[in-house]
Amino acid sequence: MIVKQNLYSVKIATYNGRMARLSKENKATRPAQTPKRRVARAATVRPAPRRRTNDTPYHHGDLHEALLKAAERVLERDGLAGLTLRAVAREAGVSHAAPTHHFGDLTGLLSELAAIGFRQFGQAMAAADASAATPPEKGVASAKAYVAYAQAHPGMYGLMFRSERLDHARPSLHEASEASFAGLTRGVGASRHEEISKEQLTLDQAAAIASAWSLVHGFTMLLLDGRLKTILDRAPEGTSAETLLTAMLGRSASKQPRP
Amino acid sequence: MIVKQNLYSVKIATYNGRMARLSKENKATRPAQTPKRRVARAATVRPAPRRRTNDTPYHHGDLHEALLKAAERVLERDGLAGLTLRAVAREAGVSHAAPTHHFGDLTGLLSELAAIGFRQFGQAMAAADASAATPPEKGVASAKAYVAYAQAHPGMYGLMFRSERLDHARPSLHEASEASFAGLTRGVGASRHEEISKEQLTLDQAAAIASAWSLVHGFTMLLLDGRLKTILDRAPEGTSAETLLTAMLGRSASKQPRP
DNA sequence: ACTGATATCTTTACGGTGTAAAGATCATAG
DNA sequence: CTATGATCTTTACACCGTAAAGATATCAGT
Repeated sequence: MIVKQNLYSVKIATYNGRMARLSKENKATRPAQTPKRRVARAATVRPAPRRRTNDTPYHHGDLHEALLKAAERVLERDGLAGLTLRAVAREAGVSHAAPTHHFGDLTGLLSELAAIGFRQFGQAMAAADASAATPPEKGVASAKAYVAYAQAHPGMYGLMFRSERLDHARPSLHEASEASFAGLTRGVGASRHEEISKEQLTLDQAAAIASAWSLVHGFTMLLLDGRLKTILDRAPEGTSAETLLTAMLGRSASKQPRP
Repeated sequence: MIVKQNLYSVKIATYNGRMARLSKENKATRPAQTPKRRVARAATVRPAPRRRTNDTPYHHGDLHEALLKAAERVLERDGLAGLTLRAVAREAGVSHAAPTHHFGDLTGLLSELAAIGFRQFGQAMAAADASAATPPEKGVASAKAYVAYAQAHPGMYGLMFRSERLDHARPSLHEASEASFAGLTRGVGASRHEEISKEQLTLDQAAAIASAWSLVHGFTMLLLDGRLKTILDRAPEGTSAETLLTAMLGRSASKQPRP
């Protein structure tokens, strides 16, 4: 932390003109420029301002995408608490206000990043579903993939389900989140050996879906928060989170639809 | 928000000396004083500095407790995002650095407040448990009390289970949290018609406890985040969160211990 | 009863954050 | 070749947590 602050101080100290960033990456894409402003078109070097002619619009070349990638790196490196607008801008090598023009505010950036997470998340669960043969196996595999994704990407999972600064009304986030939810619904329907309508649910179907989601989501949250240690410590020797989850799923599996 | 900023500006503007706070409460406990510093023991008014002789120590009279009460008000009024050290200090009518001497830092204050929440939470569940007759009814009542507490105190529940700035190693928080967990364990044991040891759990017992906790915790989180609306909207007409929860509990209830 | 020590609270200061507003730069349309 | 608008930077402000120093009140020891 102190190192970080010192680094930042150095950056500030050497940041008199412009283009004196510290980020080792993302610098080759923009040429160095003289600090002087109003020399107009004099004989300054001006090294070929990257004419791309196509699909990479203006100054930076898709800063929108670069910011999202930077945000993902920051999230994995520094966690949810370190995921700030200014940190992302630093990581991308632009001024701290640049993200504003692409995402509006912090909520915008976080929501777009969470949408990416939901897409990854949905794909992981779909892959697990496809890799299993029978419906009950598919359900167990999907549930394990759910927890595995959260364990592999705790920062992203926290952003998706813990952050209070998401705007679920944003189309991209809403769509991605609904898609992963639809996968869950489909899995529950398959394990019940019935088709589940998109518009109407019976109470028992709704309860089955909500139970599956609540169980796996609650388990994941408690696990990531370290709150299951109390249980794991008292379980038989060598009980891991996965064996516990397997036992839990065994208890609640093979629920048939009720009349 | 603008109103709040204006209020704060006004406070700063009129805050030349001291004791010119805006908080309408918590002022009568401390007498007004002249801004002058070094007049020593002159003939200033000095209105009876509240000699209590007992159990209310120094200047303020248990500022520790007053800060916790202020924090609870702020949390209920402004939510988790508004629960800052400085906001709590303002609410209590003291300088922004005063809480430091009682709680160390923000984590300390939040952890102590969360401990209070866990005690309330545990009491609510214990009361529900006591109000029901048979073991399965006790389990359902406890689960409903769990969700009801979270709905009645969403800010506190978020602090307890969502905040990343809690120190669960703090004795008061650890103890309160463990106590509410013990209540859960006891309820699960009762509904299984067996005694659950404090030190050792079978895998099936661990799975039963983890399932119950995960189910109700996941349901609560999804409900508070508004994510269950997708399900409730497609459920039969008039399905509320409580009816959905009841249906869920009916599906997973009456689990007997397995060999 | 005085005086020093100590706990309590306030002031001041600093670096961090999000965000608004204005200035500078650049690609493109006309 | 200029005007326009998009993109990015600079500057500014309010707020945050926290550290450090100053002021004040209580208490202990003589």
